[in-house]
Amino acid sequence: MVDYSFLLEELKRILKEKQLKFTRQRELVLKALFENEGHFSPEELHRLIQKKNPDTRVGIATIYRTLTLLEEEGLADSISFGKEGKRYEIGLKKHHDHLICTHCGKIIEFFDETIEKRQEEVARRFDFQMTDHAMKIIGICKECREREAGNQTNTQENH
Amino acid sequence: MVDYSFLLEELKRILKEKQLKFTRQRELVLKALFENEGHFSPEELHRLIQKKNPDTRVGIATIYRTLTLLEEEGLADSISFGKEGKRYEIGLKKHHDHLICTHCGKIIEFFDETIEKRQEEVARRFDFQMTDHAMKIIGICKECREREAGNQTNTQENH
DNA sequence: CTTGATGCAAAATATTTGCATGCTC
DNA sequence: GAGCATGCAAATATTTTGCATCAAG
Repeated sequence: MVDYSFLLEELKRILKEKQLKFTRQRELVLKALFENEGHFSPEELHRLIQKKNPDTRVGIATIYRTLTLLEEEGLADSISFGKEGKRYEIGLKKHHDHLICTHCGKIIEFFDETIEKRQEEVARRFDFQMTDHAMKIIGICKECREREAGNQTNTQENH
Repeated sequence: MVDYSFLLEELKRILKEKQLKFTRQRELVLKALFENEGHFSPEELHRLIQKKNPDTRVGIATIYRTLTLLEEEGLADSISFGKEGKRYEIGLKKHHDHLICTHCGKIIEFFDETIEKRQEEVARRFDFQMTDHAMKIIGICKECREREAGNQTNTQENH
């Protein structure tokens, strides 16, 4: 796992390179993504940051602007699923894909070498210059299946 | 490729099963998805349908409601990418994944047996009951790279 | 006829933008 | 000090909902 000081230096380097400014707000967004395990909506991140830093004013617009910036620079990644809008996580983690449970919303991360290799091959097959890729497996996690088997009533849904 | 009459029968069967009604609007949305190759936003589908059927009034709300229904029943699939919201295509096609060009927005479909197999394995590994899965390869297509190599000026973007 | 479906407009959300002011550099 | 970044509020964009009315079964 990448450590925070490295991420922070990366951010500073990128900002300098693009002649942008290093601000407390940009740092706070990066830190929030780093410190909180999970995948957050802009709203949720906003709340997290406000709660942890009642001293600093941070507008929701800045959250959006910063997340866009971080994603462009690879310091944040986003996924979206179903009704949910985009959710962000810290970038520069080892690449991985996601299992998403439709019952409890849990997101599990995984990595599979074979899939990675085949993706590169597919891109080559279409003469496509791959810059990124993402895979989602949608379904029902172990815990939800067990819980729902417990409740005799058939709460199974079909989507 | 599945033919339209089959899809229509499927829709009727599903509606009957759920005691819902077969309406002209629902048929029009299914037909629009079937007849138009591509991946459309609700707005775009609305426009397509209105243009082709000036006689029938179709509200945007019905488009949303119908797309949600069709997706739940597997008669439509959706993908989303970047700023774009959800885009829909007809369902019940042979399963496939997508290559998405960030320069021209083109979406290429592909299928890779090895990837499919590995996905099942990953789900098994996590004791996860997979109901669906999706893969996106993001990048720059051949045509865009060629076109942009032609324009001497470096129009390459980095996101 | 009964009940679900629709269009419309209003409401709820989500996201972006303009602008005066504040902070980095 | 110059210029980008920010907060705020207004503007957009997107999606959902309430309700009177319509139409399928």
